[in-house]
Amino acid sequence: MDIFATLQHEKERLSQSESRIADILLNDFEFAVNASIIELAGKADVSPPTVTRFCRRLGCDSFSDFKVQLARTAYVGMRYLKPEPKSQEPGDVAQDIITKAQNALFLLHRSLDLAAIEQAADRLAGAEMIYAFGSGGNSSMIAGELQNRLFRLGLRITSSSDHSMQLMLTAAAKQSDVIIGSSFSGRNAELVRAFTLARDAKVPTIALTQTGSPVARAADITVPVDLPEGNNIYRPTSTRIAYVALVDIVASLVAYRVQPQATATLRRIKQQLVAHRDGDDRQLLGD
Amino acid sequence: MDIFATLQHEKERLSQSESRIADILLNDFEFAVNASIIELAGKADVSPPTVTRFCRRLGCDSFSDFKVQLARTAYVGMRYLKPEPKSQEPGDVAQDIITKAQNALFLLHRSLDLAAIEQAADRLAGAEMIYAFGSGGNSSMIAGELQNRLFRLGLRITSSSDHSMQLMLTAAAKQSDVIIGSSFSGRNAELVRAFTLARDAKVPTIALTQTGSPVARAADITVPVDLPEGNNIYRPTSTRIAYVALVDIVASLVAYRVQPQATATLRRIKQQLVAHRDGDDRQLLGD
DNA sequence: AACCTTCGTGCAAATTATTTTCGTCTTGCG
DNA sequence: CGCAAGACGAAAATAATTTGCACGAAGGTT
Repeated sequence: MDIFATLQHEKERLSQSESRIADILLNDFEFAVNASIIELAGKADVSPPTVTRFCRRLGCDSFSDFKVQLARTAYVGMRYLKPEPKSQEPGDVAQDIITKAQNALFLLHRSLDLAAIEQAADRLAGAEMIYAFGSGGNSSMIAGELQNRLFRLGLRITSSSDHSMQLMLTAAAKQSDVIIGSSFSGRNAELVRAFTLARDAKVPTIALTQTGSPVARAADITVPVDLPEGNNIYRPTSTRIAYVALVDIVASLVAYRVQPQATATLRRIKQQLVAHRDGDDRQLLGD
Repeated sequence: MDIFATLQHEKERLSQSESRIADILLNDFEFAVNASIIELAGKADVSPPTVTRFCRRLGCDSFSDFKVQLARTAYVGMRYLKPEPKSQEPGDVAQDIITKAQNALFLLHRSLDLAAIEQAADRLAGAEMIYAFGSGGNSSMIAGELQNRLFRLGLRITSSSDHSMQLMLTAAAKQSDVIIGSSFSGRNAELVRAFTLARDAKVPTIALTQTGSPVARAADITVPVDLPEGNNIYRPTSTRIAYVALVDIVASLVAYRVQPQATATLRRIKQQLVAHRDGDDRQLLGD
């Protein structure tokens, strides 16, 4: 639990003096993170003990613990509390996107359902064949990424972003297979249809999607991704970044489960690449 | 300049006692960031004054300034300096991947060539047709993402991960078109060939790749991405995350350049989606 | 209305942390 | 061998932080 989340949470219950301290944190973070308790107390027009009590209320052991927590979350957690930097300058745009992306990762990490991820990894590692579904640009990229990560581990996998194909593939799937589908909105009706069909046929399904959404309800295992969306329509959603990271996490866990097989497969892929390129074997597994 | 960079830089010049302090920072960061000067001194088996001197040497004003700097850079900058966190537990794997991803973003941001990005955005915004090339799984995903982002802005774009197609598309491209190619390693010989062909035909080219690589040399504009790679072969590269973010940045800048057109296109796409789904218009532009 | 109780607050003392000063010890060099 | 430079810690000095306590205001109770 980070400090700004706690602050948001406690905001109403703060006393007058404490609110003044909170204001300084929010408005002049740079000052707050560098100030001593005396300076901070002075600026907020309260006594040092009040600052200490404020820190305790926010769940910190002491003022210095508080400062550490503050400095630590600030880099990632801060800018959600501030309004958009409105500029269209490349530097600002870049900073905005990077920050949003880091934030998305931060929030993903915080809300990760590890148990569900483990279950999903178990299923994937044990599947005889995997079908990765996703549509609409974003999720189709994720389906492709699943394939891109998992075939390297020696697993059998195909991906599809084509609704009709998804239905046909589902109809052809066996109970020893797994279908994994991604939907950012959770409202991809065709994916729901495929999952429902799979359920009838007892083919296990995994969804990467929003909690409580139709897609989540239709799947056997849901790995939830619940992130707030930005509202600048020109700025592509940073949720994609979180999904990519989630795919990495799932793929890594699957890798550990199929380790010997994976090592061999990766070695063959690497040899193939090195032979094919210029022999520099520091290069990545796949360009 | 963050504190770990300074530490790397000064490492040789540190005295014995100071190295012991540095070791603690690197190995038991959690301890270091929470400890008082006395505790830290005790653990390093040195006296508190030595710790103070150590902090000063690293460019901090005082011990507490040092702690803030530490906490602040740590969240993102830390783990590249340490060997892999050994565990295969889901929690550790997740944390490792998230941290690496955030790190990749951090490093990307730090090394961004804004001038090159602007040039690239200008070219893309002015192109009559865009060809996005990339192969090998990772870069093909990026090429797909470029298409996914840019078509929404009303631009004409196609992507290809097929080397033969890339050559044919290049041969068919006009001088008013733009070819944009991604290569993580910079050693994709076929992409170099396509770029060379494009140069002969005076079709402008943009590369997202490593500085100084063959691909970079073959392109008119290079948007450099120079990131260290992790070495755990089971863990997919976080560089992908950085590339996705870079695509976002480029796409956002392009969006501002074609704004009226983009707004109209986005509105049409959104209408299409809302009509097609369940009418919840909070949903994303594309699932 | 008088009286509690609770809570927020600051003051001052106590505690704790940090920095400075100063002297010793080591090491490298002429 | 002697000297200078630097590293280091002990102890003193200083600064920061926390604790204990008392006061006063707000709100509730008799």
